[in-house]
Order: sequence, then structure tokens, then C-alpha cells
Amino acid sequence: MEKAISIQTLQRLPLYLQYLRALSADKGKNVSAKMLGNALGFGEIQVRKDLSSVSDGGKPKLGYCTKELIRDIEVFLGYDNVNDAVLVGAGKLGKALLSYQGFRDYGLNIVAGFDSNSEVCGTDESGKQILHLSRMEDLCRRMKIELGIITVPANEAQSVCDTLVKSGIRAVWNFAPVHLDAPKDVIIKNENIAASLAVLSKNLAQKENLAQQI
Amino acid sequence: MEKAISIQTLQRLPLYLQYLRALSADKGKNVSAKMLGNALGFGEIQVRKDLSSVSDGGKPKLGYCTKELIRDIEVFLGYDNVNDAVLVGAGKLGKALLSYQGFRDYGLNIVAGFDSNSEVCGTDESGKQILHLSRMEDLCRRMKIELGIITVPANEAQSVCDTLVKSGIRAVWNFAPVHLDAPKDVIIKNENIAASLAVLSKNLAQKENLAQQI
DNA sequence: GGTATATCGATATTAGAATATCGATATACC
DNA sequence: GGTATATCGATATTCTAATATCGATATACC
Repeated sequence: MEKAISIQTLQRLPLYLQYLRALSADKGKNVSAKMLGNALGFGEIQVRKDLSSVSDGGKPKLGYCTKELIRDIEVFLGYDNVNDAVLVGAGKLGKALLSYQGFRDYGLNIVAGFDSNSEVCGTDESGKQILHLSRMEDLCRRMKIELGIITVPANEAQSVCDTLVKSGIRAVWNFAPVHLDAPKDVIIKNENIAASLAVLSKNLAQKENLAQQI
Repeated sequence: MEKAISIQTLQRLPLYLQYLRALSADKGKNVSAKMLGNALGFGEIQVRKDLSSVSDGGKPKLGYCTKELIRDIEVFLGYDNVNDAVLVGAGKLGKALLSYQGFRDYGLNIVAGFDSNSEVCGTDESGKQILHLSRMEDLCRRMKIELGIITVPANEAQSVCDTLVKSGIRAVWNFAPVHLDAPKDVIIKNENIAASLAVLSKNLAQKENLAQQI
């Protein structure tokens, strides 16, 4: 375990985890690569290869120990040590993310939301405070926040990104449909709704059902 | 143009488009692959290859005609002929998507939202009606809707998916963090927040700034 | 008009990911 | 205890995508 891992594998790991978590409640203690593959739509060889990067192995004839596997993936993905984050842009999407409880399962904790519109400031979103943007830098520095989430409209995103970088942020999760410029040492991950939609509508248009479960 | 296209290229096309649209307002009428690449963080060869799939070419020394390129990408992605869709799950995320105006630019039109909770039914979300789930099948069949968007909690997603399939839907855009089972001829596109987050937090943890702009 | 240069497009190479093949091994059953 | 079988893991192969190389060409400038 802890070998080099491909981005593709890394992206599949949460899917295994999600399925395994749902499984562990009702089913027995072992799970095979074939079973996982069938459930998630992957080939069993791929499943084995993916899991070999994080787990120290299953047993022939039995498969993997569900509980250990869950733990291994969680540890690998760092879900055990929580990542604090700030969110900028308390519009509808921002509020949705602020109040989404599921992030806990992914080791993410949004400590507060920020907005430049004074009207929404001071309000609460499922227990998460929304503060004025001017207070962000101070909070980020004091709490040593490393991750910033951008949910502002496209035209404001670059300026928010600049502010985040100035606040000492090291990674940005960008939901605004624009490309952001940032220093090379800052990681930018774009959440690309338009790209997904493109794949989907192209498939729909072609009536080619080649790629199910994209 | 209209050659075979890779999924990777397909996913980059909306990014080019987005940048070009922003550009066309203020800048001149031509754009080079180098310029596009620099702006979006891709290599210029890749840009040229991507664009060759949709455009019938740029001119040496000049580059591509911005306006034509925009048009070519729009046509290729089918943004000119609008796709109708229904959305199920009028929680925070569902409402955010319902009221997001930007989908127009991607050729997507959500005709209505549905929910099984009678309390939210009858209300309006930025001009989109929210109706009871029981009325969905009828509407889908009458309007020949082909695309369904799922924004319900994980535990309800499979049953909603089944209902959508029964309503004649041919493609599903799934925002719930679960794997969905559906007939092979139905396209499922998972919007995978957890996967993105995995990549991001792994990068952050490793302090390897290898892959900026993922 | 001739030459220099920026840019394109096509082909070739390299890198990366998915899939197939094969031998090994732990359990189950006789 | 011995044999059959499900499953694993490692290596090899194929497929896909990214990148590099090279020649071609349209404009700009002298």
C-alpha cells in the first residue's frame, strides 16, 4: 500500500468507500472485487488494481475484509484527519454546500461562509455563520485554513481567488464557471458542471449508449 | 470536423467556449492556440488537436477566428438546440440548480422541479415551478423529456431513478452520492463531488503541486 | 515583390490507463 | 487429508490520451 496512485484510481476510491459503507451495515464481513465491480460498474481487475494501492490485500476465495477496507480507504484519503475550509459566496449554491452534512464523511469541515453582500452577513446556514468577506483573511490566518471554496458568480471569482491566496490558502475548490489564475503553488480544482453536461448531452444526442456510468 | 472525439477533449470544449465568450467582447477577432493554452493552462498542441475536432481550421500566423470558433463549439456541443430536463429533489441543491440562469448558455432548460414533500410543492423557484413527484411521469411523457436531474438524498436516489426511467427518461444527471442501477440504454452521469474532493485533499496533503488546474 | 516569422496541421513518439492472462493460495467440501 | 474452486496479485498486452517533431502557409515588414 501507499504506492504511486493514478488520478483515475484516486477518483474511484470514494465510490468504493461509499458503497462499502452502505454495505457494512447489513451484509457479512467480506467482499470480493467481482462484487464491488458489478455493483459500481467497473471490471473486477480494475477494482483489484485500485484496491491494491491502498489495502494490504484480500484473501483468495474470500475477498477483502469489508471493515479493514473501509478503514484503509478512509486513511488513504485522509478522511480521518479533518480538513478545515472556508467558503466564499453565500448564494444558493453556497448555502447548499454550507448546510450539506455529508462533507463530514469526506473529512471536510467548512468553518464559515463569507459574502461581500452585507445583507446575508450575520445570518446562519444550518449552524454555519455567514460573515463579511472583509473578515476572511484574519480568520484564515488565525485558524491556518488551507482550503477555500468559491461559489460566487463567474465575474467575481478571480478577485475572490486573489483574496483567498492573499489569506494564505493553499488549495481552491472552484465552482464558478471560469478559469482562475493563481500562483503555481496553489492547487486549483475546478468543479466543472459544464464539462459534465457536455459529455451527457453529447451522448444523448448521439444515441450511442456506449458509455454508461460515465 | 465532426471526427471521432475523445471524452477528454469533449470535457475541455466548454472551457474553451467559456473563455472565448468572455474574450470576444473586448478583444480582437482572432485567437491563437498558444493564447488559449496559456489562458486555460493547456499545452498549445493539445489546444490545436482539440479544436481540430470541431472547427475547420485556423490560419497560419493569425490563429482562429474567435467568432467562428465560438459558433463551431456551440454547434458541436448542441448548445443551439435546447435540451429540456426535469429535476427531482427541491432541497437546497435542487433549488440552486433550478434557479441557476447559466444553464441557458449550455443549451439546458429545466422545465420544472419535483419533490415528494408536499410542503415545497406549488412554490416557485426563480420562475420554475415545483410540483409533486406524482405528476412527473405524465409531464415527462407529454413533453417528451429525455433528461432527468437527481438532487435528492442518497437513500432516495435509486427509487427516483427508477421512476425517471419509467417516465421515459433517456439520461440521468445524478448529484446524489450513490451509484445508480439503470437499464443499459439509459445514460447515467454522476456528478461526483466526493471524487473531486479526494483529488484535491490528496494533493493538498502531499504538498505536491504537480498538477495545478486539475 | 521577397524574406522572415508566427502559427497551423499531420504524423510520430511517449506516457498513462484499462484490460487480459496466468500462476498462486486459502477455504470448502467430499 | 485431498481435491476443486473462488479469488487474489503480478506481469503482459492493448488501448487511449498527451506531447513532441516537422513541414506547410499566410501575413507582416523591408
